[in-house]
Amino acid sequence: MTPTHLAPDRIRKGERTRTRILDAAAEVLACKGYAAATLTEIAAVAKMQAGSLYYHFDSKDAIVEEVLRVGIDHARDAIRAALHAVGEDASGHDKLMAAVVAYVTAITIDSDFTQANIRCFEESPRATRENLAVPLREFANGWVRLIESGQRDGSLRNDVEARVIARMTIAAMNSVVGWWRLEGQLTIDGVARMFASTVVDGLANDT
Amino acid sequence: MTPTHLAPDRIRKGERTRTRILDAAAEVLACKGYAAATLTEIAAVAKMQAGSLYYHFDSKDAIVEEVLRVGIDHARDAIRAALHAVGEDASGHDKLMAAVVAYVTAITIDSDFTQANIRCFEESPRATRENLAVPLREFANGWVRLIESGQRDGSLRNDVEARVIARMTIAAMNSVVGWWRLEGQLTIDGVARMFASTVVDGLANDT
DNA sequence: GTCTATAATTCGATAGAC
DNA sequence: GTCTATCGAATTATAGAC
Repeated sequence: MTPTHLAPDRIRKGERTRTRILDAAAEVLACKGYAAATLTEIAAVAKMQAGSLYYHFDSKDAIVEEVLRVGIDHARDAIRAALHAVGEDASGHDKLMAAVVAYVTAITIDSDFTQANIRCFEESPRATRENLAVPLREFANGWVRLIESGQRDGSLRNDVEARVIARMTIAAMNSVVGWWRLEGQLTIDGVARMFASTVVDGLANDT
Repeated sequence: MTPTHLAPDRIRKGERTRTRILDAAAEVLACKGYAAATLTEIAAVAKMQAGSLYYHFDSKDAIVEEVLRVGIDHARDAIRAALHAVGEDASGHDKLMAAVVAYVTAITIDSDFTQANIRCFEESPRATRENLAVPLREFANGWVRLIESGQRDGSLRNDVEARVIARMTIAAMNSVVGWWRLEGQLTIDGVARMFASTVVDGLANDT
């Protein structure tokens, strides 16, 4: 349904406005949360009036859903790239390490989209959560498979359930956004490596 | 400022109603979040009309703040009791284990107050968060001290920052409420022990 | 495509009867 | 102490001019 009869720059103009709205929405959602993010403020950041948003989107929830969906996609892309870089033959241990560093880096340095997803998903309407259930489930399943592959090749212990470890690892990583700047004197790479090292190698002292 | 000139049963009546409102608010807040929790619904659960709430509280935020404060207190009490049970002379390793099991157990099977605190704190107004800053900071500091004591007595490794591990441990534990029922076939005690074992002993396979 | 103006709800909060 | 009734503010969404 691409309007090929229109001039190319006219197509780009419409797309650019749409992108500007999504960028603005991501920024406000990441900062204020779902309920406190008003269309008036989103429009202001996008340098528009609130009513104008409805030419590009059907509703507030349509905007929110697309922002969260992009956020999930960005995170998955970052992890995919890191796993590709570390190679297919790496151990599950090394793959998990690489994925943790990549994801923590992505959600702290990257766009507002991933942060909007982390902050707003639980608060968003039931319909929105249901529409995003598939990509979010695949995101979680990716971590489970990563841990299971390590359990199969013997680089990770197999007496704990991968599902449980995955859930808690995701929650711990997502929380980093909320405090790493406040704790002071912490680099994001340092936090990511400290975290990966603790989950993977544990907190106990072997000596 | 206790109204000692009133009959005892009259005092209890007022207190009971107040408690009923807080119980109702905790239930709705834990289930719906801050913004979606309306005074109409809280009042309905408490078997009242919305306007009647204002005889007992000054505002919605006053109700929310007290619910969250009670939630923090409940959690701290549960941890204190567990640490007392394990004894003053236990290693930092054993104390951390006991605290994790106690806290995860408390937030999953205890009252709605702790769950309301976990779910609504970030979403609540700035003034509410500031009013709760002290008890929440002490809650976090308790975990930091627990980990540091293990680092001092040699039962926990000391090449990672206790602040960082504490933050991530808290986030991971808080997340349990949101998924442990959905994952199926999991007992809360099993989750708590699996989690404590992973954080403390790590995911790596030593063999 | 964007604006202004406003309709339609919803919700927190208040007032006054009982 | 609780109820009913209602105010006032905020917000999503729509209508129509330009």
